[in-house]
Amino acid sequence: MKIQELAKTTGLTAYTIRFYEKEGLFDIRHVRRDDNNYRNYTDEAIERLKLIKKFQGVGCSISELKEILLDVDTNTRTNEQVIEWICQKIQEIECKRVEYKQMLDTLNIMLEYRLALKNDPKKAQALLKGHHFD
Amino acid sequence: MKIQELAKTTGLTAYTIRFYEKEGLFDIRHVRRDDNNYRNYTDEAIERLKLIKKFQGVGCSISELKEILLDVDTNTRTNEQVIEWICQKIQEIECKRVEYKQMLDTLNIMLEYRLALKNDPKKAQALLKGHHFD
DNA sequence: ATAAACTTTAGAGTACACTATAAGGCAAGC
DNA sequence: GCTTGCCTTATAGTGTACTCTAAAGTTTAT
Repeated sequence: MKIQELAKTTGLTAYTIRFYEKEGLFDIRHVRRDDNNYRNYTDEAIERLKLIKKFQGVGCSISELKEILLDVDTNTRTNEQVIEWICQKIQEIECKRVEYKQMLDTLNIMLEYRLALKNDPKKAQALLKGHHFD
Repeated sequence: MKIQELAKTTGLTAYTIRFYEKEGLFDIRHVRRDDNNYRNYTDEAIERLKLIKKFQGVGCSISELKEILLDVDTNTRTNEQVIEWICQKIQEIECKRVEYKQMLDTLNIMLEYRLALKNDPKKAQALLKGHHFD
């Protein structure tokens, strides 16, 4: 698979894919070179990019991602170190989920107020007394 | 309250606070100037910075934040527009929470495997057959 | 009174994650 | 065979969010 095809199937740009390669996020299982020096991607490259997106979506930087992937690939770290990393990441993500939940509650209160302002001014007045929006 | 004091109580640097001011995230209720031209912050500035942090924590950019705050401050937008924005933000955050939940599940499976590798190699073997970690 | 520790400004620098350009080589269709 | 379009590299540029420096003024402690 050439770079444009991989770009299309993953929704990334060719620039980004080359950039990730430069950052060391691929290895021989994902890309090789044809005789003409064109990159030739395997199906594993698609999975790798999905994994990258997934980790990136929960706030992993490229350098962190590189470490994780290197780990999965080569077992650079001890089992203990990996357990440590996983536990820390679980903590982080649980915290983040609480933050998001709180924001959701805040937004729902804001929404209730705005809808009341539209449909039920008396209720809006009452809500204003109960909450601070700022 | 002078800038260093505000920095200390909010955990931000003075640089950052000045930067936020330059970006238009404060108004007369939060900062004024003393005779010597030093900034003098009110207690409302603390609340404003907490609010900024909260929104930033769920992925709001400074320019988006500026719009939101301008809204709360001056009612620039119609109620309809604000309702629209809130609903969209709620959607976004619910999606993000699902993503985080999925990552949490993945990490817990990884952890289970790593702990089994340490304490119960037979179980680890069995787990390997059931899941792909990559 | 003078040094240390604050404050101000404009502007430069950093880190991250792309995103684009230039200059050239390769490949497919007419 | 020539144009169009894809591929390659190195390198430069963009946007975001800070982070710091320099030069100058102000306040505080000794």
